[in-house]
Amino acid sequence: MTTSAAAPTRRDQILKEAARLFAERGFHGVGVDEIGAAVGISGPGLYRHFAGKDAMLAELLVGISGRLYAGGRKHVEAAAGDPAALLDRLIDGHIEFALDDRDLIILHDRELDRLRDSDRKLVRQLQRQYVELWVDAVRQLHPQALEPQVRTAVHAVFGLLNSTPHLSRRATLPGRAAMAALLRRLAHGALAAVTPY
Amino acid sequence: MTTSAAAPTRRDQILKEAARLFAERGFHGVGVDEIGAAVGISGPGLYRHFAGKDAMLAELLVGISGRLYAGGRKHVEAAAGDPAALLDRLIDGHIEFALDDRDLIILHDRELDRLRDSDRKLVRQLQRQYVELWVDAVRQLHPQALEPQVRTAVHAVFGLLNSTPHLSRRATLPGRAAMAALLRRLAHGALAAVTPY
DNA sequence: ACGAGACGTTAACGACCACTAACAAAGATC
DNA sequence: GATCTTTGTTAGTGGTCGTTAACGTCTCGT
Repeated sequence: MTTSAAAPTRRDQILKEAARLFAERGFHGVGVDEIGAAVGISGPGLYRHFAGKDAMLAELLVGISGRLYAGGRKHVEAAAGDPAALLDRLIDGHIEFALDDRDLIILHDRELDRLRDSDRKLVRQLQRQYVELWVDAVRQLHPQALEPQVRTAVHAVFGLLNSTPHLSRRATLPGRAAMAALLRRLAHGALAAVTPY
Repeated sequence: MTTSAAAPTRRDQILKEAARLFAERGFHGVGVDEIGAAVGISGPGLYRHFAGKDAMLAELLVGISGRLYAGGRKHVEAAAGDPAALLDRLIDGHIEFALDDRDLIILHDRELDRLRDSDRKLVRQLQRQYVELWVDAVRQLHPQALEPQVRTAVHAVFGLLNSTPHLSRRATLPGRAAMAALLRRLAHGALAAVTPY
């Protein structure tokens, strides 16, 4: 056994399966009995671990938003004022998330409105702060670009990087390394075009 | 029974409002009573115009997929063998769809799995054919690029162009013309980077 | 040993919801 | 002017689903 994350606790199992099912069939399209069956217990047994179905979704979305933002802040520190290096790191970090946590990437922008007001506000705030990290980095590299355009471009690049879940599983896809390299090139190519020339 | 074209018929009203509501709160998150109320009639009154809730979603998704593919084919003819011109047209056409039919763009990749098998197969086929138009165009411009990479890149550009629905409505956004111009630049920038150099 | 708490189970309740039944009014058709 | 079609209404039905209640069992700490 290596570092952290000893045995996956039952809570973690539930969260993982819930994420998969929510991403597959939508929050309203999945019943608690299904989630329970996916971890080998029966529907109401879930309530020993979560206050309700909403609580599972909330924990998933707050979790992914928080980790994304935390990762972004780490990159800001590590890049230490070099905007080009910072952008490289942000892109690579986001690609890692997109390739590793496909289910959460889907839920992240699809089921946000199913949250209680307070949770939704928190997730939105984390998202906004994460976007702000990107916008600042891009604006340093493109000082003459207008702020609304930069913001739009950043959202567009998120759409680009988050596109991997939409790929059909049957098709022959590039391997993980090739996929990461391709997405990196595409993202850089797109962002290089925020300013007309 | 023929095609209806002139004045917005009640069917069209229903489809438009259903699209808006489905995009806002998800297929399972909207009740038939809500859809009815949005067009001024009450829930069960909808069944004079559609066989059921599923039928509305099916018609929306088949419709958008068909129009996208038909538009793509039109561009192939109009470009007449010039791959650069073809790609320009495909990008511009897709941007028009993304800006005009935000709701349908959302539904298009979000609620596909709620369809009956036969409808889902049809939509998937139309989507696949549309993608193929793009892949062919890009491969002509980048003959040395591997096919899986091109396919992935095309999907990624779709994600980029379809990102406009995710923009918060409160923020100051570029106007429609500026938005279209920006998306066009970003898409071209990304696709120019499918080949390493 | 022996409670105590953690972790499950099945049964039932209450709300919601897509859909159907039965009925009514306005216009077109003959 | 009688009737059929179109388009709507309200009331009800069957099923699904999230959640709670009541009840077992297994594992420990003391």
